[in-house]
Amino acid sequence: MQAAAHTTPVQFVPRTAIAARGAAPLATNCSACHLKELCLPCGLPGEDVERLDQLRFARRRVKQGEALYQAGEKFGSIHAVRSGTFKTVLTLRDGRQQVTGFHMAGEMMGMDGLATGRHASAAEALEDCEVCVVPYAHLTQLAASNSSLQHVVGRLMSREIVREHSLMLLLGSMNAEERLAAFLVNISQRLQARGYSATEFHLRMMRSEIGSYLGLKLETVSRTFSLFQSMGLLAVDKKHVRILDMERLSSTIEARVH
Amino acid sequence: MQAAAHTTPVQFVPRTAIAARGAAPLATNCSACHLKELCLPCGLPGEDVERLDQLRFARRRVKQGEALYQAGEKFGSIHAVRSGTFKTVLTLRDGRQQVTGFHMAGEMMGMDGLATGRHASAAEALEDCEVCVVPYAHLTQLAASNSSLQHVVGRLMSREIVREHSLMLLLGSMNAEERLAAFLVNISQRLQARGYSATEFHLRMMRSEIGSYLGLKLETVSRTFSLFQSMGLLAVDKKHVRILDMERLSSTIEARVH
DNA sequence: CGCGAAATTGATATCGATCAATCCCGGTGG
DNA sequence: CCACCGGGATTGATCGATATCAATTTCGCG
Repeated sequence: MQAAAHTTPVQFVPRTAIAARGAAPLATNCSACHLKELCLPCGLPGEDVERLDQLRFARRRVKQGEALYQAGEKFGSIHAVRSGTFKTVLTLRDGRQQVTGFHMAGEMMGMDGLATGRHASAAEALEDCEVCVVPYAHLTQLAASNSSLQHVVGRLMSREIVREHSLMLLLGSMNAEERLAAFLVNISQRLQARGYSATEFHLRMMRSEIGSYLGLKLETVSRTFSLFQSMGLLAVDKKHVRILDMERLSSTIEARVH
Repeated sequence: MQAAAHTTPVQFVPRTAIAARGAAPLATNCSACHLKELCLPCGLPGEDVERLDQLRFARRRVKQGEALYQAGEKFGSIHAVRSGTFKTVLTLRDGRQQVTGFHMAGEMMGMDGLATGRHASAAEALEDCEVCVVPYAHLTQLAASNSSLQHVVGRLMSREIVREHSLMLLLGSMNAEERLAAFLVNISQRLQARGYSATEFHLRMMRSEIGSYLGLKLETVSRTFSLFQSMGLLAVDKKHVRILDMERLSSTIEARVH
């Protein structure tokens, strides 16, 4: 409503306004958000969270299968997941794809675009989602006058680097069982941090997407699920997973001394 | 000289001063540095580079085989390579290692430490090296009053994310030939950007380190070198490499449609 | 000169990829 | 309401790339 979209042609409207095309022209502030412990303001003292409210983030809905942003698209904002799950995907010119991450509520996406001014990867919704649109320029502007916010932004990017580190370790030196175990333990922990069950959940992604993420083929992912089930670690029914023996599942990751 | 080390006990002295323990108490500024086009000030207009000179970076020498920082060590500074080559290494509790990067003159290391306040990886010198020590707190302090420097820091971290992206793609979806070709082309380009020959160079790392980086065993790396040689792409003699057919070498990376 | 570390090369084993068949389930239209 | 359809998942059989094990060579260095 209070957003721009009056007369300006769409292609010149900043991302915040583009978001406003959707059903949610509502702006959001951090201090009232139920995700504030996980999301952007994580670690920020109360008064600084309130300063963050100066940026009233536009929300944007993204339906299942739709892209939040495409690879090559101009970078202007980072995005915080409010609800739903995204995958981020890198594509090689020959069409090969690599899923570089799955992102759930409270997690930030799109920091890769800052390097070149264009997004290196695409973000696609695995279910109907909603995000906060955080214009990067506004964020840095506010950060300039607030050192703790500045640190939060830095930490945010650093966390992404560390996350990718551990994925590299996984891809470079783990076998199929360790990879899937690491994946499941990671999902479990993140769901738990969001107040969901750590042992029983619904996977939002297909076998082929898990495979791409883990550097395995979908058949191998499926077989490894079956193996874990036969070992009594999991009860699996398609996308529904119940962890029966978290202890042993976790230990898989470091057991094999190879 | 103008640095702190008067009376304060070593453990309370910031990293800059610790560096000064070495043989090079010399401080350095960016505007006079021959690496300014590649390094931290890259993309910064001249007057801002001069502002960067307010931070007079301590230098630190690191001998071959020594660690610049260890995994788990407190994070305080990022490091810019002045000369020599480093590798960064992640270690799993069971001892398995993954080389996450090789770093040459003008490249920054250590941004992974910001996330938790401790370095996630270790940095080890592959030859005798020298670095600039950039205290992170000083950097952000200066960045607060200078938006273009703020952007440079952000871009720096983002570039690291993108770099890791492409390594993930390599580890997740390329075969041995493609991996080694990608590695060689990348090294070649970075050497060229530093004014060295793009087609003939001396690798600073061992086969096992290349293997760890590429997610291959050292024997596979060696065999693939031999294969490339027999294909007429390379002339290899241990660590000395001459690229004979850059065209075909580059095309290996995307040829295989698999 | 001899030692040890790195690299190369060969033989074989193994894990995950590939190809293929089948199953399962939700949605759709007759 | 049921049959059909299609996408996703599972499972089996086989193949192939890379790991593993082992022997040898090369080189730098004391």
